[in-house]
Amino acid sequence: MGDGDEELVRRWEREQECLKQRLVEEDTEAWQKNPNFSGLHRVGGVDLSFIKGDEVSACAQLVVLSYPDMELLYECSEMVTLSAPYIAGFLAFREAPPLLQLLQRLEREQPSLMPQVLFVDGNGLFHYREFGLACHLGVLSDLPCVGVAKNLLQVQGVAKTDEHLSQISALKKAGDTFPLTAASGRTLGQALRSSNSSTKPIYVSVGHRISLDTAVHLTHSCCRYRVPEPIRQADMRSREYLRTHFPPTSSE
DNA sequence: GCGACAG
DNA sequence: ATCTTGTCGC
Repeated sequence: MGDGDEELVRRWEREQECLKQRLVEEDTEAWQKNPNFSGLHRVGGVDLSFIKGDEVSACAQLVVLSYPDMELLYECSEMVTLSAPYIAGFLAFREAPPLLQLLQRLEREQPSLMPQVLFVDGNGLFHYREFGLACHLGVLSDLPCVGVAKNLLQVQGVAKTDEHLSQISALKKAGDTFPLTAASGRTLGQALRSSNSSTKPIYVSVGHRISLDTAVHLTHSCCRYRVPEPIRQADMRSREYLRTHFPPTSSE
């Protein structure tokens, strides 16, 4: 981040504070309260992939999978030009606009395939100001959203301490969790061992219109591998798109 | 100078 | 995010 962005950051902080008023941190859907999520048929995933030396071009991806079978129902890849830089804590201002575009396009062209919940690559409530990308996207789309981060964000007193490492060691099987507790005492998310074959947990937090407990159990039920299938598919397909449409060149 | 820094 | 292939193991 260069300097002279302090003005921008202050504006973005105000925007997060404003959008946060509309955040819903509880279950709002009937399927969320049912035993095995009966009534849930479509889960979505979004992601962006980049070309090595290019800061502004990206492939935005939306996939919709069937639940619980995780079969592909819809997919859309689109090249986009990002208008904001990446600044830690403000990922949404860079990535949310193109992802919202994809959702609007789906709503226009295939409304019956709109996902009932969206998995987002990044944090939700587990964030500097408790309003990460998954919350931002959730509020603006009004879709239930779950935030899933692959790396621990060290904020609000949560850190990679010896205690944290020992908690990770204590995750013995898929589905095991431990809470991510802020210095304030509030639980901002859960570390989840998502598969038996991976020791490294993923970090789940509330995005919008879903409780943390529901978010964690749903995430677990969507994991064939470490990363929940909707995000994994979005990631793989957006990279595949770049490979075929923008093959690496020797120059540059 | 060193470590952090979602993606 | 991206830079990067093969390799060891189940």
